[in-house]
Parts: sequence; structure tokens; C-alpha cells
Amino acid sequence: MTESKPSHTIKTVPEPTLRRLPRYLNTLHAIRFRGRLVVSTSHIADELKLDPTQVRKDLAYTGISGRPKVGYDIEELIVALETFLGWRNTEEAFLVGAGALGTALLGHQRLEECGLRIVAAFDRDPAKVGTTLHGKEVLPMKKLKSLTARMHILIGVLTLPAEGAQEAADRLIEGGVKAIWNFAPTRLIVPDSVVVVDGELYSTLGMLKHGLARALKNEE
Amino acid sequence: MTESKPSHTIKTVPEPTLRRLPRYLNTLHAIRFRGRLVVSTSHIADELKLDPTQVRKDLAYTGISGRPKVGYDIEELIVALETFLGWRNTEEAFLVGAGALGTALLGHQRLEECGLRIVAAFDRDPAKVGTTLHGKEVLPMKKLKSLTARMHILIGVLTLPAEGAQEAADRLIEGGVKAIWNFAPTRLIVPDSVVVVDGELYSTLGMLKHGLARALKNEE
DNA sequence: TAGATTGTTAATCGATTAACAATC
DNA sequence: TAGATTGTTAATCGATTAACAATC
Repeated sequence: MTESKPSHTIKTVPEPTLRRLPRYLNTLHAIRFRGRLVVSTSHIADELKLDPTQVRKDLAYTGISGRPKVGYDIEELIVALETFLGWRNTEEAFLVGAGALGTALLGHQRLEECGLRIVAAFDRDPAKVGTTLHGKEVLPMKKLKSLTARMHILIGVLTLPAEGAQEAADRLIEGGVKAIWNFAPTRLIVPDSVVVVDGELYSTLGMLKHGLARALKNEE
Repeated sequence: MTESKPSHTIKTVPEPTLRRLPRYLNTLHAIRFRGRLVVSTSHIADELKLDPTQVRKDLAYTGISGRPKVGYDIEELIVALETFLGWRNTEEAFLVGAGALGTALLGHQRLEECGLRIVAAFDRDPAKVGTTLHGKEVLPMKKLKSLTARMHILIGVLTLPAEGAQEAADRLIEGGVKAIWNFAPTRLIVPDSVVVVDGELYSTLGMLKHGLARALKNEE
């Protein structure tokens, strides 16, 4: 018996591709700012030191198509990429853990441009509860689940230590959250229906410091 | 004529491996906390839903070796990983851009545990210059290059908008910086001797929102 | 039309996974 | 010793790159 895939299966996008798409957007914004209306994949590839074929393959995933000899309409391409990445429709989110990192994300304007509006923070510290950070209320943990449900919040942002992370994730998921942006240094156990994406702060810091160590060693 | 590699060539570590190593550390800390003294690769792999062989290959890069039948000494393994990632010797850094994100990193305690001590911030806003954030001075941009050189700073952290990023990177590099942790949404052009690692805030946010959109679509 | 660029198919490369011998 | 686990070599898989036909 051969396995028959459901006809509506969406082609999954390779993770490396997904990581590059936001970089294409950065580049496109810069190019558009210089007054260009169309752009070729070699143009984008040059700017980012990538292979033009790779850029073309990546763009194909978003469903947009260019015109031979001409290239891609920059405006259309930006819209297609932003739509694909989900940056075109703003989604409300709750943040758990109002420490330094959490406070930063509450105040980081650019997140809203990427379709993420953090509407409130939660913290277990009574001294923080009731205060306002960057215009957003800090609420007590015991309200996390009920408010998530009542406000139909779909995204949770975790900026707390590893210890409290799983517990917070559980409450959020019980409340109906479908996606978690996790900055806590721990792996979360969640149902298949929930997406977890790691903030990767420490991964990138590891790459940085390892790279520095190598660079210094090579110099001797 | 055959190419002869220099005998001291260091084997380069695949990027996926480098991304996983900090996750192993998280897991190891949790396992150690539970009182274990040794750990097997299948144990680590189970916790992180990875393949044991992959964990073994990754660990081999750090130079540590385990004992057949027994496994790895947790303590030794943690030290080996931290050393490999450069988290064991603290390096001083300058941060440029004292906005919300920059302020957060200035106050984020855990960075120091990963060997990064941000000692001062720089900003072009005269209103911020002279103030103190999380106990660290905010200094004017015009001192960036000279202070970097005088204090032998090797790491720069960029938390400013795309526009100012290249300029700041240039000043840091002129001052002697060898590694840049870049949170600005732009590609930096730097000499080969300088390591740039992207903070990837927007890449991960893109993966999150794209993942959410897919999850919601699959549900209908 | 000729040339440039897209989009696709094939070849290559590198990372993951499987198989297994070495070893405590 | 027997069994479990490491560490390495081989097979597989997937992503990148190269080649090239289609097209404006």
C-alpha cells in the first residue's frame, strides 16, 4: 500500500531559507531607499554575499515570480516577503518575565513593524506587578491563563529564567496560545499544535565568542 | 602540484553544531542539578529530541572524550563546552545604541555568565550621554574609537538602527575590535580578520510568525 | 533580434543518520 | 564476561551550486 499524501500538504520551507528571508527584506529596503524600482537576484546576492540561484530558490518559496530580463518589482517583492513571514498582520502577544530583557522587548518599537504587538507583561514579583513598563501593564502570574483565553492571545514571549519557563508555557498554552518565542535557556515541552521558536541569544553569543577565540589564535 | 594544507589548520566547526552546543549546556546544567555525575549521549539526545550519534559527533569537536560503557563526566563536559564556546574567560565589550534593546543587554546578568561583560554604552543622543544605565556610563560617539583602542576592547555590540550601524562598526574596528554582535538589521562590511555574528532577533521572529500562520492554516 | 534574467533540472557538497567495531 | 556506550566509518538525506532551457 503506498502512502498517499493529502493533496493540501503545504511544501515546508527549509529552515536556512526561513533565516535568510528577513535578510532579503533588509537589503530590499536599503535598495528601494536608493530609488530602485526593480531588482535582480544577482543584485540581492551581491549585497549579501550569497549565490543568485539560492536567492531565486528562496524567493520561489514565497510564491512570487519575477520577469526574465527585468527582475523583480521591489515593492511587490517586499509585500510578498512580509506577507510570507507573517509581518503584515499584527498579532497581539503576552510577555512573561519583566526583567531587563523582557522590558527591552516591551519597548522595542521595531517588533510592531514585524507584526508583533506585546500588549501586557506578567511577572511573579509583587513589586513589579501593578507597575507600567513602556506603557504596558505588569500583571500577576495567576491571571496569565484566564486573560490569555479571554483576550484570545495567540503568541507568548518568554523572557524569564529556565526554572519558570515550562510552567509559564503551560499556562499560556492552556489559555490558547499557539506560538511561543522562547528566550529562556531551556527546551520547552509542548503539544504538536504549538510552535516554539528559540530566541537564540546564547547560540549567537556562543558563535561570537568562539569566533573571537579562533580569530585571536590565528593571529599569533 | 598538490596543495599542502598548513599543519596547524584548525578543523572548522559546522554552524549547526555551534548552534547546538549552548543547548547541550542548558541540558547538562539541568541534569547536574538533579544530582547526576555522568551522562550518556542518548540521555542528552532524549532531552533535546536529537540523534545520539549527532550529539557524540558534536561533542567530539570540543575535544572531550567519554568512557565506553560509562558516558561523560558531567562536570568535565560542562567545562569543556564552556571553554570551547569562550564562556570561561570574560571579555569586555562596548555597546553602541542605548535604546530599549541596548539597555536590556546592559542589564542582562546572564551575559556575564557567558563571558561577556559590557562595560560602557555609546549613543549619539546628547540627552542620553552622561547618564547611567544599569550602572554603566553612556558616552558620546566621538569617543568610541579612542576609548576602544585605549581600553583594548575586542568586542562590540550593535543595538542601533540600520542607518548608523556600519559607521559604528567602522569606528569600533579602527579602535581594534575583533568581534561584533550585530542586532542592527543590516549586513556589515568588515575586514576578514573581524568576526560578525548576527543577533538574529528578526530571523527568529520571522520563523515564529510564519510558523503561527501555518499552524492556523492547518487547523481550518 | 540579442542579451539578460528567470526558473528548473542535474550535480555537488556537507550534514545527518545508520552500522559497527573498539572498549571499559 | 556480557552489556552498554563510545567513536568512527559508510550510507543517506537535504541543501547548495552549476548548468541550461524558457522568456521578456
